[in-house]
Amino acid sequence: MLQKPSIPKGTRDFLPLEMARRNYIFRTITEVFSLYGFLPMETPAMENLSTLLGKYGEEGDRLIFKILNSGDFISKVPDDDVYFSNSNKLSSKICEKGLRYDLTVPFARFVVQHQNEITFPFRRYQIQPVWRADRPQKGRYREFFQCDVDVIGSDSLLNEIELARIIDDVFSRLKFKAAVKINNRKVLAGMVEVAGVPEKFIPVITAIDKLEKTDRDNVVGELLQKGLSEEAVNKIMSITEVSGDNTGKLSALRELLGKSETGMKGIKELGFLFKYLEKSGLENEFIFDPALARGLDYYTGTIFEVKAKDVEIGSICGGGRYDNLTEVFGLSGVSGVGISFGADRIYDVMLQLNAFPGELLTGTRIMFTNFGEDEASYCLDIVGMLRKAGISAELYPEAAKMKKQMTYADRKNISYVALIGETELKERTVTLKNMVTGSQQKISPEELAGLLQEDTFLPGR
RNA sequence: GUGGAUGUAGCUCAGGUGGUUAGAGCGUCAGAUUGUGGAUCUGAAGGUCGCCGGUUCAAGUCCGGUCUUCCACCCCA
Repeated sequence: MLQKPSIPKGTRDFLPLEMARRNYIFRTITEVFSLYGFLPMETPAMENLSTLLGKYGEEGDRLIFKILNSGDFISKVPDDDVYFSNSNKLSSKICEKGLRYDLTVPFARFVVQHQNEITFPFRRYQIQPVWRADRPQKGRYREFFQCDVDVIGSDSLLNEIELARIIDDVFSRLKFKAAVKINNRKVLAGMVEVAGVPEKFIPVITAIDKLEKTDRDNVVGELLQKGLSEEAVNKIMSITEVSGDNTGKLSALRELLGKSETGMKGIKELGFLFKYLEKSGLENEFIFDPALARGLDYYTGTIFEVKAKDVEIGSICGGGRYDNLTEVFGLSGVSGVGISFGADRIYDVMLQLNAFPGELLTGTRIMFTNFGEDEASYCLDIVGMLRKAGISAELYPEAAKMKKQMTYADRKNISYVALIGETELKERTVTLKNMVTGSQQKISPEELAGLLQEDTFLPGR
């Protein structure tokens, strides 16, 4: 016996019901994106490693799936022990491609490469899978879909407002509550500046980002351990712990960050953003959280993070502004903002909240039973007629027992079954059975299309 | 990448201290009902106990390794 087949860890197969639900999410998100004037685009699953490496921080580089060169790649490796004792050195010699880690960096590459073919400010959306060599956990996969929307080539904060509204629209349509946290990297930069440790930016923000998960003492401990003075730590903690409503927090920070030009700029930006958001009539919570940091290295301004209100699963959407991402690819002075919806986590949330509409999996509207060759050929004509009228119809492919055919229709959640046997064939009629009520009636084939179109009822499960 | 738990039929799980032929519920299939599904009854099929090795007269059970899934850290959608 062969070994049981399997798929790589952290990857998944999707059954028809799951696909129906996933497509519902993609459809909803796409509808909102196009409503805001964004256009679709795609990039390849694999990129050159030179495009990917060094953009996501040290940890990110480790999580990139590398693709082995084809052919006799080993003969090109110098016969030197350093290559065979160090995986990183070896992989640099035998891999030149990798699977994309997110959609933002490939997008930056795309913008630089096609700068003369696109119109700025460029608004695009991109829905594709990404891969991370992470250890799988709940809500954490090695292959998952991101739904990105970005505006590049404009530093107006109106773009941030548009993105915030997109977030609000998407979760309103998907019918569950989200909590959106907003901060600004400039506020964080100002924070380490007034604490006198501007060179410790990355270690400080990764530490305070954990405030939500662990208790305050751990974060303080981590900061001290990273070499900050007690005074600097106190300063940082006082900034992250300002309380009140959004405007209250902002005015408190105006005091605390007064000495930092960058910090004040961040506060000004946030002030503008919240002023507009408050009059936007949003349905979800938008909260200024000075402790929100986000790991990715390339953010420079506003940062967003969205969590589901009633499910523990990590962030379901995130993003921010990046000023220099295209620079490494040779195009400077172009600022962009974007957010990314995590379709797989949104799926998990909706499954837990039972937020999917019931009627998603209704493929076939009517199935014709098969009583034999003559009946089947008559059915096929009617099936063709219905399909022309836009009604999805199928004929059971074998003259199996009634029970078997009915069970099939029942399982597939088909609304109607047409029975055409010897008598119906002779009379040129069809016996139409409603699979929900169980009632049946005899009608002419010509009446069928009209009757099915009129009846909007769909069985739900 | 570090630490911990887990793995028995398609699914959910039983199987004290090793001892003949590994069980249940659900599901599947068949029949009761030769042109009628979702209810009920009857019956059947389905397992190299994750994989490899070791200890033992004897391993689902003990030991080691490996893989999977899950949890924590790290990081993140």
